Amino acid sequence: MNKTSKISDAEWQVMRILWEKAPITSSEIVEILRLRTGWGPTTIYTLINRLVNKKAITIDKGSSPNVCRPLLSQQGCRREERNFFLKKVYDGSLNLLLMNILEDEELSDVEIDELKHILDGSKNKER
Amino acid sequence: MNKTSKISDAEWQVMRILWEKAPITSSEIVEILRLRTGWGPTTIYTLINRLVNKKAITIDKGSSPNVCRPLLSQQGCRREERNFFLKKVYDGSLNLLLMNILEDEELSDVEIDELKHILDGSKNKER
DNA sequence: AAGTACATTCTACATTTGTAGAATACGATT
DNA sequence: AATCGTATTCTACAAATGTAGAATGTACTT
Repeated sequence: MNKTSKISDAEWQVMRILWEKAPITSSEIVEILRLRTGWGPTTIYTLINRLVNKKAITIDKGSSPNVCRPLLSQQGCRREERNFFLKKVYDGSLNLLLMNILEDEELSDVEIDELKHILDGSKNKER
Repeated sequence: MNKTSKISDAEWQVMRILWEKAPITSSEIVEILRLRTGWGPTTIYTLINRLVNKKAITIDKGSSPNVCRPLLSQQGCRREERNFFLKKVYDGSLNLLLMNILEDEELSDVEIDELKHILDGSKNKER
């Protein structure tokens, strides 16, 4: 019954900081997000708490500025979110997504080559 | 002040049908989604109405099974959603997204070549 | 005209989300 | 111990979302 409750958009902001800087104190998170988004401190504490409830992070209470760290991996959350998005918007078609990006964004040849290079890097990875 | 209100996940299901089959009657939408998702008819009508309020679709009242059609393009909505997702989850980095997909999914060489081919198709499109 | 079945709207309600004020707790300072 | 500023929790609240029952409208069939 592990109904992995979804991480909301605002909560993602918190997670991103956690993944980048954990272990990090709540107050530091508050400070970073305050600057980055303009949210009030309590707003940010609320988000932090909700993430604790969702079991996405833990807080070591004990030392005063509490220390937080993620319980869910960025990799995993990204994957989850990506698959959800891909299914919802592109019916799961990666090809379609890519075509669409190419149509909409003006990628330079250099950028396109970068992408191709990334693709090359992953051929024949398995036996 | 055009605060383009976001299309919710459930509403996307409706939009998808609209984009694929418009003009289409509400009852047909109801029927398709009822089968596809198991939602009750009123649930689906609610979604349809919310989309009308969001100015995402219109309904020609007049004929009894009303006829609906989208007001927003699939292309545009996809773009919006994609950019939002990309920013939120990948800090806007397409390269990172692609690398991540390759790490997580086991794409066959054929699939990878397809992607490369899509990329090739879009080089030198502009002068 | 009445009946019946389908179509549509209204109303409702629990959750989740964004947002934050009020209250309290903790630690350093007088 | 009293004080003050920082840290944290509690409480709150409106809007959005998922979900649908009740009520009403419409059109075809007796």
